[in-house]
Amino acid sequence: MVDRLSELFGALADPTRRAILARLAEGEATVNQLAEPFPISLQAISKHLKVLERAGLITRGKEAQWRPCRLDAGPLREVADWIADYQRFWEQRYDRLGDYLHQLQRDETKPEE
Amino acid sequence: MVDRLSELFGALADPTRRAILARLAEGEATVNQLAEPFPISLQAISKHLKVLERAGLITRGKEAQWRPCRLDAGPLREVADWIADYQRFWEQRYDRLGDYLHQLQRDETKPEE
DNA sequence: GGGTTGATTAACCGAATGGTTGAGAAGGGC
DNA sequence: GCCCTTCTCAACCATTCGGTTAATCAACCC
Repeated sequence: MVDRLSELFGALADPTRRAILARLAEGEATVNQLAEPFPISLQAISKHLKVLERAGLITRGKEAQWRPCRLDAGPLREVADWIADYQRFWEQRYDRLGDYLHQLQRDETKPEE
Repeated sequence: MVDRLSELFGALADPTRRAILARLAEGEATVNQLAEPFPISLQAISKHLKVLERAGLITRGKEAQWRPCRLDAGPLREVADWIADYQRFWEQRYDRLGDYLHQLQRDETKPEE
């Protein structure tokens, strides 16, 4: 996993990590809070967080013995940019792209896994 | 890699595979044509193609002894949908989303790795 | 049929992944 | 100081991944 985009796609290629991002979209959370919904060990979550951190998708603070995580969606823009190059291949008319995304935006769906 | 989205992200998490998609965005190609730019064996390319096919990102035909590959960007829409849920986190104003993507569209950049 | 070209399959290899358990660091609360 | 909580680090394990080489299949050409 040498390049930026591969690191990003790789970080997103795991349902647990995407679920963590979805949780963080609702606000900051500690490692224990993030781990709570999952049937795996805290240490495994810790590893997932390290992957997300390396990809720049989260940032971690330090508050007493807690390590609060925050979502950083910035890098997702790089992914969106890459995908945008292919939109004309799934949209019948190139200029319908805007409409499509405007509609998505109107739906105002909350991020979730 | 059990779920659809993980399969898609996983397929995209490799520079060789993304380069193959970029090449196919220019039109159909045989396995040998796809393999030509890369310093790796034909068999390795064959494996990458199988991954892309399982993810539904390419389809393969059969013409005499050639196995022409075609891009199928459809599944990328699922990825775009997932990402769209996070756009408000990197866009200052939610309703600027359309503008941003309209601009991308105006740039009309060709897909490339 | 025999040879060549295009592509896949199979077996193998080293490194990375996703998980585990166990130990330990760091920071309150008392 | 002592204990408890939170979290990370280290070692290990099984599986997957990305690559290799060798063998094989399938279709064409002569």
